[in-house]
Amino acid sequence: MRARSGPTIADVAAASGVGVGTVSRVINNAEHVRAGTRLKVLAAIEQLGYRPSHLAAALSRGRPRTVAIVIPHLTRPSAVERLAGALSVLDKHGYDTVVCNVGSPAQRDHHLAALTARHRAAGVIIVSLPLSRHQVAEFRAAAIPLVAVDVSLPGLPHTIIDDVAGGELATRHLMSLGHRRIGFVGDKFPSKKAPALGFRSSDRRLAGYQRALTAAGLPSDAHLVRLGPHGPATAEALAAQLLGLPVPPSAIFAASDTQAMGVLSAAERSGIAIPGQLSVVGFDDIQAAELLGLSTVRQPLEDSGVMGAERLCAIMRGDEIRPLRQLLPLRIVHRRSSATVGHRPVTGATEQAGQQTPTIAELGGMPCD
Amino acid sequence: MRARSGPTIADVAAASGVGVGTVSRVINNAEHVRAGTRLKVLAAIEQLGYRPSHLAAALSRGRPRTVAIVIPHLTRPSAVERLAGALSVLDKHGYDTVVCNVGSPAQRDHHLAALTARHRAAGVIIVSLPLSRHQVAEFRAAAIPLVAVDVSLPGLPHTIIDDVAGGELATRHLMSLGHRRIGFVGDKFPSKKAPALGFRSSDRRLAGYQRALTAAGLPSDAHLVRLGPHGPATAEALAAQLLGLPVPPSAIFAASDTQAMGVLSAAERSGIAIPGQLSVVGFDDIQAAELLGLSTVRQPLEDSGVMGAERLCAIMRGDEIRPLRQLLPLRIVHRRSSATVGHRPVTGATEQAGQQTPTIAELGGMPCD
DNA sequence: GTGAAAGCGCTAACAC
DNA sequence: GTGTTAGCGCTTTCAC
Repeated sequence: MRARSGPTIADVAAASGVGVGTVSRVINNAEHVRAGTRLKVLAAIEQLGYRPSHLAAALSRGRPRTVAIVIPHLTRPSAVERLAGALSVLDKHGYDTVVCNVGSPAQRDHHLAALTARHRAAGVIIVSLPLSRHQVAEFRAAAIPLVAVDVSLPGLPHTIIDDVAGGELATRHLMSLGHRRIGFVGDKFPSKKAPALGFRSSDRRLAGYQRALTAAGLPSDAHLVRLGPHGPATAEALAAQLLGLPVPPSAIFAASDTQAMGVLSAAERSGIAIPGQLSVVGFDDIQAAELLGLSTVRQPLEDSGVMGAERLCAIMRGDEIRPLRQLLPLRIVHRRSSATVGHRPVTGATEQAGQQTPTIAELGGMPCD
Repeated sequence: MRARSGPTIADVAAASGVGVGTVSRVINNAEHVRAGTRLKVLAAIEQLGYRPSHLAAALSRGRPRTVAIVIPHLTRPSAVERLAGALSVLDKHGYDTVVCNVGSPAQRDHHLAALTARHRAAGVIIVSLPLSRHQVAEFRAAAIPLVAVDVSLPGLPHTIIDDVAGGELATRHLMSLGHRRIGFVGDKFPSKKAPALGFRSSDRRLAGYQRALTAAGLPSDAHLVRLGPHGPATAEALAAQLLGLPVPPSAIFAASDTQAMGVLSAAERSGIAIPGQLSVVGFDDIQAAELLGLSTVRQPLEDSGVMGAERLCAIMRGDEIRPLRQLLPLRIVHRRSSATVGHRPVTGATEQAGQQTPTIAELGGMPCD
């Protein structure tokens, strides 16, 4: 019917004088095969240059050795790190990983719908995206294991951090350095015109910021909170607003490192010294943070991918996941961008040394449910 | 035998009172189906909640609708941008994309070998990785379309840039600003202990740098060339060496933006003003470059992924690709990090305005073969 | 136009 | 232990 593209299991069977069943067993390292037989088969495989067909195996088995990872804004540093973490373990377990990058709700829904089709994926990792009850139900109906990373999915395994606590951590760090007037730069809930993917991290971090302020008896000045679409350019503009205030903040907490970079940039533009005149704290600890000497709340990005993937593998293996909620630890990494109010800069080797010993405050890490 | 997981084409056929062949035609939008019949079938599909099985279709067709992209160091900004570009077009064409991140030669060989197995991928995009003649032959033997991005693959379609010309571009830019003592920070050919993936970009950019220097009648001082393992930390150290020289360079060209960031960082540590005392030019124009005001040689990263993917799709569609070599354009983006020798800084709005009008020098863009 | 039937290459029962 | 066989769900001739 079609041109055959290579030797099949039948050819191997014929060549080695055994049945296809035996060849299959050898391929899959199943037991109940005599050593001699195995060798014969292996020789035939080698000689014929036989390569098993994933497709046929998967169809026959009823389930592909493929998992999908649905991840928004792939090019953001935090997303890639998560992806890389997941890929490394999926790889190790022999899964093919198809990556679905989503940049809009439409794209998200498209991918999600496609993934519940038959034989599409043996499991799915969903990153940062809140799913509707209906979407979750589709996966359940299709019996496709689903785990979430960086987003809470009730009833399903999810690996997350406590964003509120993170916001508190950052704010308390700043307050411990003597800052009393602390600005916040974060994401704004977008308009209907640009419907978003439902990220809540920034909001939660803001909540933590406010909580910490309140707990310390500090007023939370609405003027000090600036929100806008995610991205360094916006963050830069927002920070510029903050710095232009009659009484500007002495510190700014940005909801992400990317945004913190915008803040740094704004300060540089305005000739404001970091950390002399302004302390900045970010969130995530992406790779650029270290390079820029950015103080930040570190979350284990790569690990989140690793954990999510490992849990998915466990489920696909048939294991039960308990507890469903896995909380990853957060900690402050104190670098050059934050210092005590009115800090006088030190240059050269001294500062370098200082940077080598970041102050660290731990939090979380305890799984709970 | 196995628990059936949902309605099949046969169920749809039965429900709509037609044969499976007809259903198949409907699913694939094939012709020769009466409109009425089509509607009936569509109704049955809807009613049964039928989802076609990719696996079965692929097996039957002899070729999956899956392509693989093999890409080293996924977490590097340049790699992600390429990946994102490729994903967007593959997605649009309805392909699943499995991503193979490679961090070592062993991993590379592992993935490459796996991909030549039967029914594994309908096509492969290989990014930045030089392939051995043998590896290429394997793909050819397996009749798996292969295209390269950011690496030249003789006899196969490849989308690349002219790294030598890029190196020249950067160097000439610096020279045009009056710089005569220009340092270079790039990748060193790693030792056997840490066998690398064979990237040659840094070397070629260095060659361009030397060529430009020579063409301008400037001596190329070996002390001004510093090489080390890729990464900002190393670059920072190398730049520090350069800055510590008895007669330090007035400008540094880094083989990548990531390394340029290390250079910037080193300058900041040493209290050296950018661009007052030191001009810096990078390569790639990753997203962070704009934010940092880093002058750089821009290469179309995302586009390279787009182009590679489009060419792969074309081949899978049966088209011929001519010419094989596709050269993407390069251009200098002049930002704050480079200026004339002895430049006096301007602050505030003035500088902001200046940054809005980067000088641009074009090069390449013409396909050739 | 449409139906029937033969694969695609493999896994998994089941018999021996 | 090993061979045989019946699917897995679809595409694609080939008759009608």
